[in-house]
Amino acid sequence: MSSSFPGPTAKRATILDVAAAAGVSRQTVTRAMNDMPGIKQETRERVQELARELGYTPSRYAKGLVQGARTSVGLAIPDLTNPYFPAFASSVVEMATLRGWNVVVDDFGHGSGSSLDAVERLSPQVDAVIGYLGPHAAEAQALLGRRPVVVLDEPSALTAGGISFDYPFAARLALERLAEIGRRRLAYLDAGPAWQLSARGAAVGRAADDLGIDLTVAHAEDSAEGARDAVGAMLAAYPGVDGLLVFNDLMAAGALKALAAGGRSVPGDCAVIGMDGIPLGMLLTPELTTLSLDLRDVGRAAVDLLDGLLTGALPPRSAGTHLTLRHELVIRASA
Amino acid sequence: MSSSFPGPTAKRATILDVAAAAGVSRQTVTRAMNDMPGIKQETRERVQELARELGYTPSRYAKGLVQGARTSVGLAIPDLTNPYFPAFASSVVEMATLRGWNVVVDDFGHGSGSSLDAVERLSPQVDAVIGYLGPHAAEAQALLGRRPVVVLDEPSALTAGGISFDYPFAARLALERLAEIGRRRLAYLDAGPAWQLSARGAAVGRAADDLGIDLTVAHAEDSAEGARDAVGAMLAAYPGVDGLLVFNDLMAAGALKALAAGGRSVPGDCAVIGMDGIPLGMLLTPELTTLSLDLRDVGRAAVDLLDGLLTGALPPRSAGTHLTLRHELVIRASA
DNA sequence: GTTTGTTTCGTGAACGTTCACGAGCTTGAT
DNA sequence: ATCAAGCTCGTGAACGTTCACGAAACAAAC
Repeated sequence: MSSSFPGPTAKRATILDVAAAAGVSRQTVTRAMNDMPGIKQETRERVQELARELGYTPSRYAKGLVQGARTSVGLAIPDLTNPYFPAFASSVVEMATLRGWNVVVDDFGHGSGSSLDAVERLSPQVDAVIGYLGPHAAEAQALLGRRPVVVLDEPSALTAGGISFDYPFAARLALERLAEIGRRRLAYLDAGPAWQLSARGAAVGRAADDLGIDLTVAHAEDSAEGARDAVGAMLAAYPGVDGLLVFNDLMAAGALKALAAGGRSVPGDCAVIGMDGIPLGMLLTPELTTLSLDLRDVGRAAVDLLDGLLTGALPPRSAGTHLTLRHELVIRASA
Repeated sequence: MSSSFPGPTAKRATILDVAAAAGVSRQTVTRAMNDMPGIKQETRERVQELARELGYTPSRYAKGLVQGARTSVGLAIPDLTNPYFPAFASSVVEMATLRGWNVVVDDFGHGSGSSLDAVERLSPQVDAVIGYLGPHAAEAQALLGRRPVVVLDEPSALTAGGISFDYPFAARLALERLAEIGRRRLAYLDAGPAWQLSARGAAVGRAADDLGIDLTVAHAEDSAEGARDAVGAMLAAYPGVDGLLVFNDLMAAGALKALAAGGRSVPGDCAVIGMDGIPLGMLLTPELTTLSLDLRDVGRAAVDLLDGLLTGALPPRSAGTHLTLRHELVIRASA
């Protein structure tokens, strides 16, 4: 009944310790522990009991070494604070678990550097990486050598597998909706620095041109607070805005706050459309109209793609290593 | 420049392949790859280049086997959909990374069974577990044998390390606040089935008794939707309620929706206090008053505790294996 | 009582890496 | 020339497990 964790001094019990204690051989212990056939029931139980008593845990390293690698994939996530990413992570974990894979999550949000740092941390322990790597996709692939990488939302990453989103399509969907409900003075709030438009921003700009719509573009830090401040400033500079499209749902939440603070009713004075389709949108006031993505689809797509790359069914740089998903417009109260 | 991922057929390149290609020995390759001293700069570069070309990646299993285990801890999370948990996970990951540990996340939310299943999946690949294991804490510890477990929010789990929260204190804080702003007809919304009060619920009940406050208790499924429906029903059965304390922030968000739908103003007609202190609260309308927990503290506490258990500095079942954290009342608009 | 088959168990080898130690070579000083 | 000291590099051993195979032991059938 004594119980004490094996300190750093006390070496872990090995399979030989158990074998000796039970008066049997290694192989018999292996058979007992892994429920393999060819062993008497009584022996099996005796060995298992003894193993429990000695606190024996098979070394995953030794096991992995001899059995050939269980594939384990790294998941690099920018920011677990934005509900979108945990939802995505959850989906990937689910799909990977179905395949018997093992997922190691690393988020590089809290000031702990860039996506490259995450990949660097992940590198020694995984056979592949899935992640929102942003502009560092190519370097990440270089760092991982021949191990496959699936990059989300970065179509330029040609060396790896990629999943991107049809932003022109999504932008059109949103702008048409705003036009349809009679909005003429539209604005788009992008994430990131003012001197550089995101892929989404560029698509929105082009869609506006195509549709002959006049569009004001503002920039904010990628967070609810950033969006709130930016929209506050925008309302001062461009008071007539009556339709607002926002980079993502979290920022849209911040935008709603700023609009309320500025005395604008939503959607009366200004309609708002977000992007992501996270459950948060339904909790806001008013409920958020958004360009939604089925995250289970995204996770499934990423894992499928990686599977193809890992098994070799999908040669790198071939057609099929890159696929594009489409958003769907979910209309709720805000637009 | 040819690049192709090593299929399942093509065996991985080993250290011997690199050594042969470079015309050196294993050890020299090891020295080159790990930036160890005692090797000529020129050799180092030549070997590294060759390794890159052959797509050589050191086997983490072989490395782990000989170097002794890098500790890796499993994190068992009930539901990544509730923003509280990713935030907690993020905090644990951060603290663990600081120690050079490695974190494997498993969530058992999406119908994939109980916390025990998660522990079972985690068991072969981790040296310890941190998690919200609920009632299965004891079984989990049994399953993990001598490997330490840190259980969150389950004070009865005496076999393992534990972190719990001072609910009597928190309940008092909330009820006093509601009384202070003149609320007399209070209700508490618990999570879980009607026939069983949660630990939080029990503490709230006792605090109400102590303070001589009359309190109605309702039950809902642990989700925003569950809370919305339950509060809707409550408003019909108990229309006079003017102060509401809710199991957690996500459910509080649902409660706000139901109150709005029921034509109640918040906090005018009914004040609301949540519990968790997640950022979501600030995005709601009105902003949510809540019993907040500094998640970085919780993560740090869990990792510290585990560290003590792993190193043996903290004997199991001793004082100090169980510690209690306190909530803080963050007053915003809703109460 | 021999043969045949089945169940139960044990032994050498291998997985891929690092560690401890020692060997060869170069350099510089005596 | 000799020795010592410092680089550079290589070899046997070990890490803990499973796999492939063979050896006992036992039961069943003739």
